[in-house]
Amino acid sequence: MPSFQGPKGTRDLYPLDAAKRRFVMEAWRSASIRHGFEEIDGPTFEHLPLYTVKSGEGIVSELFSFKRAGGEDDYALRPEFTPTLARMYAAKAGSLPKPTKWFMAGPFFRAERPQRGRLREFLQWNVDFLGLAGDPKAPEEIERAKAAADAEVIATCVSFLASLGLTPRDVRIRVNHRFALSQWLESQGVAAERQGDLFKLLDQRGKLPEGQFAVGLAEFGFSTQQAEVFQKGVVRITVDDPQSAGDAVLDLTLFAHAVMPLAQQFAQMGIVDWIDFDLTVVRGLAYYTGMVFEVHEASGAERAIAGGGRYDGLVELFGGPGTPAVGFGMGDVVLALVLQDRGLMPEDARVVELAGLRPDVFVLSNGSAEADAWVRPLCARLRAAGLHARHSYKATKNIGKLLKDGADLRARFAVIVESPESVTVKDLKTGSQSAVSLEGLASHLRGA
RNA sequence: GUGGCCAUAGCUCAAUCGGUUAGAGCACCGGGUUGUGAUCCCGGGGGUUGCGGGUUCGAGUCCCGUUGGCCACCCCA
Repeated sequence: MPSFQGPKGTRDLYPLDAAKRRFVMEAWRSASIRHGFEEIDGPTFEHLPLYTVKSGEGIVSELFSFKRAGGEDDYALRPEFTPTLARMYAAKAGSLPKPTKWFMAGPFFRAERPQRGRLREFLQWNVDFLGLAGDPKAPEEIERAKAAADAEVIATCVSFLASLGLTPRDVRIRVNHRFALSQWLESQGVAAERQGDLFKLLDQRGKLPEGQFAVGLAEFGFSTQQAEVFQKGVVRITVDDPQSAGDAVLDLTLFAHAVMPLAQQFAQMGIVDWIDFDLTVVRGLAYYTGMVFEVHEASGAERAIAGGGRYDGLVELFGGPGTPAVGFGMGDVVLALVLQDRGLMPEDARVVELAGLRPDVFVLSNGSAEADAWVRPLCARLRAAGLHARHSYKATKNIGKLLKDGADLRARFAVIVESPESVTVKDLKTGSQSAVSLEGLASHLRGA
């Protein structure tokens, strides 16, 4: 046992782990890029006040914060990206296009007690859509543009999930709308100042003991039957017929009308199969101003895979111009649990391939002294020609063992050196082999 | 921050009621069967039983602390 253990809640990534991380990062990147988002990044630590501005002093206990030895300034490792994003956007807002579509993926740090699906250092993918297309003025146009941006962001998320082989049967996008919910609650007699407490209650659904949820709702004037509708959560909204939304005991028509632009956008993007409208998704953050959503494993077994929503006031909070914005973050920890559970995390051999780690050629000697001396120079030549060439570091002259080494590395070809003039190329997939001249070796390996 | 369970080789595990030198498989390294990919045979390196204290003639085993892991609560940006 080593004398040192890694810090709590961190992970050591050995080659296959690193390959898997790369696989996830690449899937995040390519989904973002094909949806037209541009990659950015910021510092992994910021001035501490950047985080307390948005979340209050209470956040500090959840952060890794520090002062430089002898220094005065407080810093904190980034626990999320949104403040950095808002800061970066605010700094150049005047020269940025409308809309600005940015994404990033990188490490984040939170000083929380680790548990299932949560570590102290993790990767997070952030996708944000700032500003609106077409500089709309009329309220209906603004709403439509917001709904379009909301749907575009969610569609990017769906596109990623699908690219890994997940389906609407595996994961659900639970969508709600803070503003529409507020309006509707008001119509049900829940005054605005009481809604914060109700949101908290809705958020706790599922964690509360049997019956407690209904008891809590009763305090807001909802009947037992109505509580059952909340318990189920999901609201069906048919695009052509808003009146269809709701239930005999809970008239959600007003809510459905408010959410209709979103539902239409989801239909246009072809992602309705993934979406559930869910009254109980409120998200803890006070700064969400419109659509909010979470991605969950379909049975609800794990904590949220991703979460986000619209935060139209945030850029302004960080000193920029008032800018409508919508975005989400997705961590790698819960995602990995879900992928593993569904058998969708690539096998070791496959991840080596997906991460682009397969050697083109594995060079070995037939055992003669002359051939032994040529293995390394030949590798050097092949590498100079741009090929991924490897050789064994073992002392054995057993060709069978050496070939197994090459096969274990998933090399495409083995080259058996007989002499400086003569080599045999073996295709490790088909098993066929042939003599190839030294001059043509590199192009043979590249082309074949 | 609170609580429960756990910690033996790189991995999976074993070691009677507290009793002698802590074992096995796999993996890794080497040798052989004298040139072809999950063969077979032989050999090897690896451990202060997470760490620190205590009880005892004697501790992997019991007690306390500590670090880390898992799980739940709090929180979840």
